[in-house]
Amino acid sequence: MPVPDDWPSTEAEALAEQRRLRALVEPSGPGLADGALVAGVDVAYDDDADLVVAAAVLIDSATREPVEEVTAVGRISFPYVPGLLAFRELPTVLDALAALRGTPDLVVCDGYGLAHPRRLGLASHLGVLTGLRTVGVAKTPFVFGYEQPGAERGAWSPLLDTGTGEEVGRALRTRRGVKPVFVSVGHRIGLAESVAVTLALAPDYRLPETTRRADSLCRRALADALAGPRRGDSGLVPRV
DNA sequence: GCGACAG
DNA sequence: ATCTTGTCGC
Repeated sequence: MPVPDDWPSTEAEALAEQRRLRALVEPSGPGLADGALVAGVDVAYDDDADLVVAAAVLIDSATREPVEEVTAVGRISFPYVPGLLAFRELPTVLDALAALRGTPDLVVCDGYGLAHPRRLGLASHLGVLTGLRTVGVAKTPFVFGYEQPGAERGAWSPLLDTGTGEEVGRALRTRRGVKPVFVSVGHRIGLAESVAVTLALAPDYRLPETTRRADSLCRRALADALAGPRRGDSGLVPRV
């Protein structure tokens, strides 16, 4: 599946697109209902092969067991520029989500939502494009500041825009004594609800089960794609 | 002007 | 993101 033909190809176009979409983010909404299906999405790259592989994993929020797993392969359509990650990752992520038979009640992204220099990280961006509810769970604080949260699981502290003092997300401890994760609102969900969801999806590991599953899946799929057409493989169905 | 900088 | 050995701990 190709990249949308109106997809920004320059930084100036990308910045203009962020300006346009940021006004459409809805930063509030309820948490997870019983038996809700939560999707995890993640991406793996190989710049040399010009390959990007996205994975979408649908998980039952009650059992935390996957009910569906799909992947999508694409070409790299945008360079990595901090603050413009969505333009690099989302085209293939959208393909993966489209391949899902089920519809997620929430999508957990590997990165930020409102915790973004222009308040439109990839989680919020994905939410506005699809209308799906989204949250962002990142592994590093990006450009924001925070105080160390308490050591116990569930402890959190505000993630702050050091310029404005605004709380753009939360540093959340999902495991006792382990580095916190950084949660922010994506679309159509509140911050407290985003934190509760993240905690519920990460009972045993630092990262939510959704991102753990999506991460391992897209890595495997990328390795398969690279091993892909083997020597002697014409790519055609062999005739007798 | 020079770094830092989600993945 | 990705490149990478061994090591400490449950």
